Amino acid sequence: MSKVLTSRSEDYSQWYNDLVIKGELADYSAVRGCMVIKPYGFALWENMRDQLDKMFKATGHVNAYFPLFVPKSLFEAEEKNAEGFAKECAIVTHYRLKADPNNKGKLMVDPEAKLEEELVVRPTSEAIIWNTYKNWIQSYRDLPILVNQWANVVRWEMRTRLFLRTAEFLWQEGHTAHATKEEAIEETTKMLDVYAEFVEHYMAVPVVKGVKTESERFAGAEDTYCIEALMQDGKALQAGTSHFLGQNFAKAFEVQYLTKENKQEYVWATSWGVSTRLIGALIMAHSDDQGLILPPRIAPTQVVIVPIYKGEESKPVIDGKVKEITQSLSALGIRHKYDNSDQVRPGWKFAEYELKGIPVRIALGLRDLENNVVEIARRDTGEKTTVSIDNLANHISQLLEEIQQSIFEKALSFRNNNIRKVDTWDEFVQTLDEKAGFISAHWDGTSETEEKIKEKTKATIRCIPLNNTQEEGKCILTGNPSKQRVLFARAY
RNA sequence: CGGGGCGUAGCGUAGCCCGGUUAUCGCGCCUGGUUUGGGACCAGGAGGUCGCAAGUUCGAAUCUUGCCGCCCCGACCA
Repeated sequence: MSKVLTSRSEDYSQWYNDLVIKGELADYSAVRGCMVIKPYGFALWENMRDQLDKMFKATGHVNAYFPLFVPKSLFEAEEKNAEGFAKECAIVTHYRLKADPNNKGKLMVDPEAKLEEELVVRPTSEAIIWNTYKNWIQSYRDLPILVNQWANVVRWEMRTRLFLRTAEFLWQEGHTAHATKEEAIEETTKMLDVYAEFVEHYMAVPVVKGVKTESERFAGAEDTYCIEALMQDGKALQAGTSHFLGQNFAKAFEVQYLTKENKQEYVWATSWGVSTRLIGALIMAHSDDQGLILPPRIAPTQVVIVPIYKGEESKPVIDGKVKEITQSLSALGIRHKYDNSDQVRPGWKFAEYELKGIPVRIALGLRDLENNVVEIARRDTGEKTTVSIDNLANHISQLLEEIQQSIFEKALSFRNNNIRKVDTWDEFVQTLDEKAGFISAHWDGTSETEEKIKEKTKATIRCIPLNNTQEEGKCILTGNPSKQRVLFARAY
């Protein structure tokens, strides 16, 4: 069988879909906008999830789980949050089906089973969680609360794309409660740093840390911090957000605590999340026309071994040698797979594992064994080398590190080469159309201007980078004075 | 919701304009054999509500009407 991928230059969107489907990460499902995450895709998510979970725990957080359903009255308590999500909510109105008298063998919603109060399927959990925190918090001694949950959420998006925007998606959402504003802000930026560290160090995707403008802010937040990544087609992707929620939810849900001085104060809040969308970022940041390229630190399989048999009698010889190799790989904790399936030939396996993005392939036949060597192929560069079997595991271990670095460096230089400083409107429009990427430009700071730029060019302000250089300039659209450049891009 | 495209075997498709025996081809699948250093070959075989419904007709994958679903582009969004 040949699995031909659409090339990036031919049709970028189709290339992306082909990678997801033919790389067996996910499938379309019978439910509009919802996907099936297949075992290979889920193994990738598990590696990402497990690493993030470790990092959350290392920063003092614990996991909990809250209900999928949010009573409408709770959902609407924080007005801005409710308003922001209202347009994309799935709502449960009934709790029973019955046989349809007019349509044999079919079921209908039982009109007598209408719920007293509708339940919103969570698009995010602030409401149900803050309603709960109300019961957990009385005193400053109860603070901080540092809770994370791994969950699914539903947002009824008009247009969906595999991993990037599905109606149901998996994510984690951290929800913390603090005694002071300073502590909450510190938490917000700390978790942003955790995200940036994870995405860069493990996913090998460089990010820009920044703050969202008012119009791009999370509904109900005082400030939204974000990490923004650049995809190979020059479009930006929001890879994670961390929100400083101020006292908005505490006030909406009447969550107060007693200070040491016996005074009632509202609690300060944060929330932060990353989702399965990260998998989309990973795919679009690194992969090529041959398939996925996965960074070793999160690849489900880091090394695949393909035997080249020559006649029946070669099988036990090669299998025996491979057993030694796999033992030495296991000893170093390297995730590996030996594919000695007789169903397909080596060439087929080579192509298949390239499509799957396995970082390193080892091939060996009798010819190699005579010389005590194997052939090693790197997925990221396609480079093949012949190396000695002695000390192979150590060599592989180093190679995996090198690949991890190399993938990151490549993405980093692509990203850096695609941040362009622009000072005039004409140049801005031209750059967007010809080169895409991030554009660093002056903006007068108003939502009106931001909106006009979006209308005219489809470019949005991705973020105001943290620790941004302050410099005098003129807004590219209005010419009004500006104190700093912000990052624009067309985005997913 | 607007614009475009598509729905025929597990997947990809021909046939449709111009209605006519048994619906085309490739991949995959099953059986047997030969193979294995970049997506093997030979022989035999199985597999179909032609998206759904109604209509026109002696006869519908093909014509008409309605409906449903999916993908892409846009508005919306992590």
